[in-house]
Amino acid sequence: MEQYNHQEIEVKWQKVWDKSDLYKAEDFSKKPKYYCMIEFPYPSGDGLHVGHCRSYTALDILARKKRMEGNNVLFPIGWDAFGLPAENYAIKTGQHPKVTTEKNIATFSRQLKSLGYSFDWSREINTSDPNYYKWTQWIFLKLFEKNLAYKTKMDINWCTKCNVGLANEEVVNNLCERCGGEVYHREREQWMLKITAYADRLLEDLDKVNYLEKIKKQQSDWIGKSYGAQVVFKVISKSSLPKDKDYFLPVYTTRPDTLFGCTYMVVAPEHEVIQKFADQIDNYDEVLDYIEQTKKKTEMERTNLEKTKTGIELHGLKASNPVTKEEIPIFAADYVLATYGTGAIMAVPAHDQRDYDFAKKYNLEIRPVISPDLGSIDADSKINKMFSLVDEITDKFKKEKIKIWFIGTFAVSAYRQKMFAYPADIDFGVLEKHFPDANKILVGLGYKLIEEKVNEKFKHNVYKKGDVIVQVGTFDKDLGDKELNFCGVKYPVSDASWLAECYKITAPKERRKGKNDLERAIFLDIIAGKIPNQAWEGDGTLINSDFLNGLNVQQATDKMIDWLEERELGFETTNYHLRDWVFSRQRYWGEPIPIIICPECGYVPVPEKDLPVVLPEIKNYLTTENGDSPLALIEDWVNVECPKCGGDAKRETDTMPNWAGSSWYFLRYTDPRNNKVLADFKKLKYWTPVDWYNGGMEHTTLHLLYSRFWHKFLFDLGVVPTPEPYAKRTSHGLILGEDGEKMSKSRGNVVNPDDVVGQVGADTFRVYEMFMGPFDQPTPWSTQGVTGVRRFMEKVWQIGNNLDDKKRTGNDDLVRLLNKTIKQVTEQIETLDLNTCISAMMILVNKFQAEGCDKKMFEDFLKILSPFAPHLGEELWQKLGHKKSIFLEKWPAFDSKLIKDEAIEIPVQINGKVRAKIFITADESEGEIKKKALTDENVKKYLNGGEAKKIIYVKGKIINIVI
RNA sequence: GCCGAAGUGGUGAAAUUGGUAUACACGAAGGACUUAAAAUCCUUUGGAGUUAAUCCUCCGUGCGGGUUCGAGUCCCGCCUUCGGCACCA
Repeated sequence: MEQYNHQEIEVKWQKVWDKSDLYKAEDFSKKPKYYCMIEFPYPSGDGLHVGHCRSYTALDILARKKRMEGNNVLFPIGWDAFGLPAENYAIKTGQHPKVTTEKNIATFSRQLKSLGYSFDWSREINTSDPNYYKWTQWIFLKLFEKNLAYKTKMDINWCTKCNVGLANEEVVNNLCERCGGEVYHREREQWMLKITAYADRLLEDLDKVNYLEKIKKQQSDWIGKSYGAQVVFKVISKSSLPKDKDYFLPVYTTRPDTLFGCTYMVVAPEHEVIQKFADQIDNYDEVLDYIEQTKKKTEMERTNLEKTKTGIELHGLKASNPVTKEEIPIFAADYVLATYGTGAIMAVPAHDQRDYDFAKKYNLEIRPVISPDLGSIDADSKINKMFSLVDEITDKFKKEKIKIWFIGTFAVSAYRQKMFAYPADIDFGVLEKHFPDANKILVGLGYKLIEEKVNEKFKHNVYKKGDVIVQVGTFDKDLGDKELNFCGVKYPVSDASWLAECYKITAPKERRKGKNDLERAIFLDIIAGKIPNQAWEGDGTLINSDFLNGLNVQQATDKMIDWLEERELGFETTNYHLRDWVFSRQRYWGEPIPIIICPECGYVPVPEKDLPVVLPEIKNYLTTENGDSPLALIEDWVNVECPKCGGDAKRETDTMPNWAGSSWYFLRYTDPRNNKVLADFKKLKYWTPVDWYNGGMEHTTLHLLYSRFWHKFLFDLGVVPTPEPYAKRTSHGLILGEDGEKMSKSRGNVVNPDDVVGQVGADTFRVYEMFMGPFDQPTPWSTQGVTGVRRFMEKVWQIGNNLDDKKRTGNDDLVRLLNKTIKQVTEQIETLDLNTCISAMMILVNKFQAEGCDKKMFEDFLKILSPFAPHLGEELWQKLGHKKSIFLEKWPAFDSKLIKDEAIEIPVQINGKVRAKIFITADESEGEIKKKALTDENVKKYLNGGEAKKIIYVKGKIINIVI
């Protein structure tokens, strides 16, 4: 018996494929085009990661299937070759990043080829190749030309020891990861790209693409569009400025309706107002101290909702609330970020939790201006349930002629919700009208106004001894077993516990935890006339707000904006969470930014004919003392003539971030060797958009957004034919180590693809990675799991080598199963449900093994298996006597007539529990089937002579008898 | 903290999207083959109870509630884990 020698087979076919044109994409072919793409790898020194293979294998399967289905497939590969690790390695060892990168690419290429991926290697690209980054630089110049690239001061993490800007990732506990030096925030001139100019289109065009819903959600959350208003507050200082020099502090707010509740202002510590009024601020030194402290905090620390807020009042400065004309204090506090909105906020502590926390701490006025509507809590189905419970109790005690009183503010609110608004127009007449049955009146406990009104209107009918009082939704647990003091009379509280248990409102423990309970509690606080111990951020009716009183939030917002616009004190606007893209790096290993800085002409673009600006060779990779990129030290490179005036000028020494090259690489694949344009328009028109793009979930915000931005920009220039780069985007889950943790060298749980390929072969490795779990979920590696797949491969090998045509003929069940399997695999490759595809094929192979299998059937099976296990497929195909590659075969069709089983077994449930099973055929009517179910022996047993109340039949699935 | 996703046997997981929970695979136990081992093949394998029985009963998809004839799937609340958070890629 011939052994399955994976090594021999795999090397053999890899050589054949390498020499063939099997996987070459053909420009302008008449076949339908299909462009599928994986995220090109960063060629790190660690070599290929098993996680890369998850994505590559899945799309390789797709690409192979699409080819067999008659498509002209483009499945390209390239290298995202610029990056920090290569540079850090160079700093450590002196090895040029170019050298290490080349070495790494060689390793990656060998590894990828050893896995049998059907990439079109003739289109290989490399972002660090001058012929490639020439076009990255060209795109930057176009952005500059269209005023979408600008230089400005930006806050960065600064390592005091290496004199270098750091990524957040490189900062560990405020220390530099590399040298342990102290890190603080400092400002530096940086090139920026105005991605915010495209925010709306990036958001709206999500409707045009087929991304996973969660990916769309992440994109739109990241863009974070909000609607609100900009409002200006006049700053008042001790020595008032001359009238025409008044300083107005603009704020952005999503809640202009709450302006009457604004009792102070907060500016970010970085805000210009502090410098501007330095001599007017009495405690300026303390303020400076505070600013120093914030420089050590990360943004996440600053905005953490759970942490105590810090801040400092700017003594000597006040602001004027534009509607109340009150003078309110101004604070500097780090929970306000300079980068969001205008870097200053109007604080409304009653209706914003952060403002509320801050106001509590600094003892500032909390002025409620919104009275919560019951609307915000009425949506809850629990309330309806409560109504019916109230009815139930009423009925129960009515029979016993006991009076029952429902009390509690929540009871009132729940009943009142559809009747009238609170608090101005409580009208117990309405109550009486709606509930003529006086013993069912709900009484608000703890709210004086209600108590008084009740006393007045119902004094003829207060509680008497023996009445039952049900406390509905109390938030005071203690009431449960105490006497109730109501209107000066003490009453026993009974039978409250079980209802209260379901509907009690507990005092909020923490904000955001148990939102519904919290909303009720706040609501109750407010109607109880107390200042709530939380901010109310929901809807409601305006109070304490002059001309807005009585309006709802939306009406008040509109009216306030009109009011502000009339007086030129503000205007309606939108704001984005998205910020402009910091595009500068003071590093060596990146694309030089093609700008010349001329003392006369300013920033002058390098003329297009001089592109690319080639990254010069250097020996020292460290930044300069003042933090410039090491390029600044190459004098004969830096010093140039100004292209505009011919005078002495210097090159920009900043380089581009790694994101630059990866923002447009999919375009270059269509025309990788073009020297005239980044890609020929006709080729782009033929190939783009990318039909299917798969990559890691970790790239679904930044990389995806950046490349969509560049693509839209290029579309506006007329360089690309489509507004969106990727028609479809999916993401794969992380492969974790065998211990369930993320793979890392330090944990020692890294699995090297080379080892696996050596031991069990590329085909087993590929199939295992697809079999291990759902494609989009993280899954731990399992060496034992690999064994099972290897056994499957060997089974296929044995069957393929021992086909006996005479042994079996026309087994209908097996033919049906084969057809079913073909259908499932055909459909599920398209949805990347590859784990279940494989299990379906395993079931088929198990049947083949048990019942034998003829050549025709096996060949069909081999065709659907071969995208998963290409080497094995090709080898067995050849052994069956075929001369041409299996990948030139047509994808097998399935016969839909052969999918359906002749007799179906369906379960019979009684009250939702499976009690019997009956066989039905497709042409039986519902009546016949029901009859069949009712006459089943087991069913009869359960019916016990009784009648079925209801019979539910779901066609071809289940029958449920209710008795 | 904010945004996103997930939680099912001893393990990786499946469940036609509201219709037989645990397919497929691993592991484990027992058996066959073998001088023996490996490999391979066969049987059993969620838990508890019960039985002459492989009959039968109950429980069971992170936790607590709800909707429904019927919930792993839908709704409300909670807990835990993972991904992203702008200079890692």
